[in-house]
Parts: sequence; structure tokens; C-alpha cells
Amino acid sequence: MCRMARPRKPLLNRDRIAQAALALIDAEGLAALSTRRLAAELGVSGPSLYNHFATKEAILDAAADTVVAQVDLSMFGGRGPGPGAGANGTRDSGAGAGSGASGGDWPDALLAWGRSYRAALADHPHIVPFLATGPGLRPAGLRMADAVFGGMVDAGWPPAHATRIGALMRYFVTGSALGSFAGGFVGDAAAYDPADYPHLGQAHLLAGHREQVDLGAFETGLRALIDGLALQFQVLRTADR
Amino acid sequence: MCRMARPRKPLLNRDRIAQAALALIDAEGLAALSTRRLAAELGVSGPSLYNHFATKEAILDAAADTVVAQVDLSMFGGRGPGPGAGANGTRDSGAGAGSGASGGDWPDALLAWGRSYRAALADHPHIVPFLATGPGLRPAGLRMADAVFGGMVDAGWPPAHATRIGALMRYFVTGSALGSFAGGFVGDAAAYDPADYPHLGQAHLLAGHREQVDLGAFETGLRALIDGLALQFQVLRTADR
DNA sequence: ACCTGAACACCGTTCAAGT
DNA sequence: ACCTGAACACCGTTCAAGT
Repeated sequence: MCRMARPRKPLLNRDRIAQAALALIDAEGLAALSTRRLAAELGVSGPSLYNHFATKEAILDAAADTVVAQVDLSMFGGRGPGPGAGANGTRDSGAGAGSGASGGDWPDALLAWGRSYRAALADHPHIVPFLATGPGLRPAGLRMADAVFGGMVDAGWPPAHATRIGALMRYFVTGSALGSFAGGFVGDAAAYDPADYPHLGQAHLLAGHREQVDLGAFETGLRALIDGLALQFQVLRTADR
Repeated sequence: MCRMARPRKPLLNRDRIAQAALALIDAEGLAALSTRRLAAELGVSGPSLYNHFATKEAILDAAADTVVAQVDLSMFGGRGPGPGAGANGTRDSGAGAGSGASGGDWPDALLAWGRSYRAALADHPHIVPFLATGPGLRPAGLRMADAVFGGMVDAGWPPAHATRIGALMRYFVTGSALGSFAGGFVGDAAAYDPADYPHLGQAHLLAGHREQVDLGAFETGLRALIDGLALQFQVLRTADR
């Protein structure tokens, strides 16, 4: 038998594909991602991708997971980003060396996590509809759910409540990263007939402050959410004794 | 010239198309909606649709708007569903005849609206990713934004705050209707290695209580949100004098 | 005005073939 | 093991043609 010169370095691997997919989505939107287009971007023929991923959806899953892997979880006493997070560290990992949310500082942990979570998604807005719809079975998503649940239980929340907190925070953050509220209004004053929409007279001004409005609403909502949970926490604690 | 027998009733109109599109999405998911498939469902040839809508996206816009048109707005003193809402009335329009959220009962109005909003989206979960991403320029969405803004301003919120409340409620409701939290976990106890996910030991149980968990998290979050806003409202009112 | 068939430039995925 | 070209069954949309 002749020896084959075959092991001449594969052109593709899963990381390279997921990375290129995310870059393409960031640049041109979810709809621009086709397997053929992605393959071309990687200098390869369309069907080649199927040697590394079973379906296009699996490629999207991998891309989405790299986004969630960027969320800072250190405030829950976790061990930084997991094994799949690659070279770059977490984002927004301010404050002291990961001491965890012991005692009563779960509201601060929730606040910091919520901001980091939103920032990670806002960096890649076009993949959020896919990311938010999907089942969340992806490793980084599970790691996040694990850290939040553990952090809330450690802080004194009953397990059933800790689960709900993880869920409701996910609702709010994905919802806020998904669609712009302010961006839903057009910058033309004549667009909103007072007869149809009596209170929308100033709505056209929102278009010019898109990011401010959306960030302000996010911050207001996040604080309200945490304040409201703190109220319920008090009720639980006093009922305890 | 001979007289032509042309006006023999058009086979299609915008309402019929939007209705059929929504039915198809409800039954088989967003991905199942293709112009060709939809046309076949309507007993017509593919390109026919383009006599009534400019693009497939415009069809989706119309379908999405019929969903939002089902949301009850009577708690804001509005005049029921708008002109585009069709024959069926609003949903969850309980309580007394639309007297509006005068005085200090804005928290009740927000609570009732939030529930009706979520219920409307939960009736058509497959269209939510599209609905939430889109710009919200659709008539029913504008009518809703107008009613909420007006209701909050009438109740005593400063306009900038009223805008944020509309936005943050939209974030939370669309996020909660978009993806199931509990559905993100698989019903298999062996799926979550304790070495990777130390706190997810009971997570597999969530899969069996999908709707309960998601609804419970929504209710907890909605109450927390409104309680937190009430706290801020107090601060505003006392600062006023 | 409204519907049709043919056509264009795309899709995701499979598969036999090459190395 | 990994990549290729050809092929299959689809897409959204345009357009000339019919009534």
C-alpha cells in the first residue's frame, strides 16, 4: 500500500465555522446566513459544512452559545467563563475578585448580571431572535442557569423562587435585546394622526434617541424588577420566623 | 367593444391571506410559511399573492397585527379594539364597563393589560419571534402604545416615565411569550452532569411542568415589576411637593 | 383588476466520487 | 477523514400573457 498524503490539515473546524457564521450575521443579519454563502466566506464548497455540523440550525446553536458564553457570572461565585468560552474573558467583570453573592447582596448580583447579560446580547442583536426562541439547552445557557439558580439559593431564596427568578430575568433581558421600542417609531411627525393616536404627538422624537430610550427603559425595568423581588424576599423572611 | 365578464369576485383579499398565513404558522411554525405553500392553501397560484401584498414580510406584518389587535386595552379608558380588529372582540375584558385608569389604579391597569398582552401572544407563539423583532409600526401596535402611554400620563406619570413603562412592559411580555424557560430543560435526569452544573440536579423536573413554571415566572415578574414601579411612583410624588 | 405559467437566482441537504 | 460537483426538492419574486 502506498502511504497517503491525506493528513494535510483540515480546512475547516467547528469553531471557525461558528465564528464566521456569527460574523456574517452581525454584519448582514440572520437572513443573510445561508450555508452556501457561509461556505463561500470560508473559501470552501457548500456541502463541506456538513462534515462538521449536522444542520444549519446546529451551526446557529454554536454561534448563539458563543454569545451567551460572554456573560459575566462571577457575581454568583462562579469560576469565570466555562471551557467553551475561548481566549477572551468575561465582560463587565468589575469589582472585587469573585467572592460570590453571599449574605444579602443578591440584588447587586442580579443587577450586575442583568446588565452583563443584556450587553452580551446587544453586541449581537441579529442573533437574538434565534437565541431567545431556542430551547436554551446549549452549554453556556445551562452554565448561566446553573450559576443564577445556585446564587439565589445560596442567598436564601427557596428553590422554586430561584427558578422563577432565572426565568423572569431571561424574559426581560431577551425581550429588551430583541426589539427596539424606540426604533418602532418613525422620525416623521406627520406619521401619527392625532385622530388615530391621540397621545402619540411626540412619538416621532423617540426615533432620534433610540439607544437612550431603550437603555433607560431597560434600567428602569431592571431596577423595578429587583426592587419588587426585594419586597417579596422580605415577606418570605418574616414569614420564616 | 365587447363587455368583459371580469368582475366575477376576486378570489383573494388581504384579510383572507393574513388569516390563512396565521393559521398556517400556528399549525406548523414560522418556517412552514412559504408564499407557495400559502397560495396552495388558498387554492391559488403562488404569484397571485403579490397582487395584494408587496412582499412576504408584508403578509407577516398583517398576520402579526391581527394578534396584537386582540389585546384588551379597555383598562386604559380606550374605546375597545380598533377598526382593524375584525368581528371578534377583545380578550380578557373582565370587570366593569371601560371606565379607564383614573386616579391611582394604574397598577391594576398594568397588571390586567400585561396578562391580556401575554395571553394574546401565547395563543400564537410561533409568530412571536417575528412580531417581537419587527419595528412595531403596525397599527394595532401603535394603538396599544398610544393607550398605555395615555393611561400612564393620565395616572400622573411624567411623559418620559410613561414611555419607559410602555417599553419595559413590552420587553417583559414579548420575552416571556417568546421562549419557554422550562422547555429549555430536558426531562432526563442524566442530562445534567453535576460536575458541569452543580445546581441543576432537579432541573429535569422542570420539563414536566413547562406551562406552570413559565406562567408562575411571568406572574412573579409582572408583580415585581409593578411593585417596583409603585415604589418609584411614591418617590416621584413626594418629591413633587 | 386579478390570476396564471414560465423563468431567474437562489435555498438546505444528500450522495457518489475523489484524495 | 474531509472536501468536491452534481443533483433534488424546494424558495421569493418578476414578468409577459390571459380574461
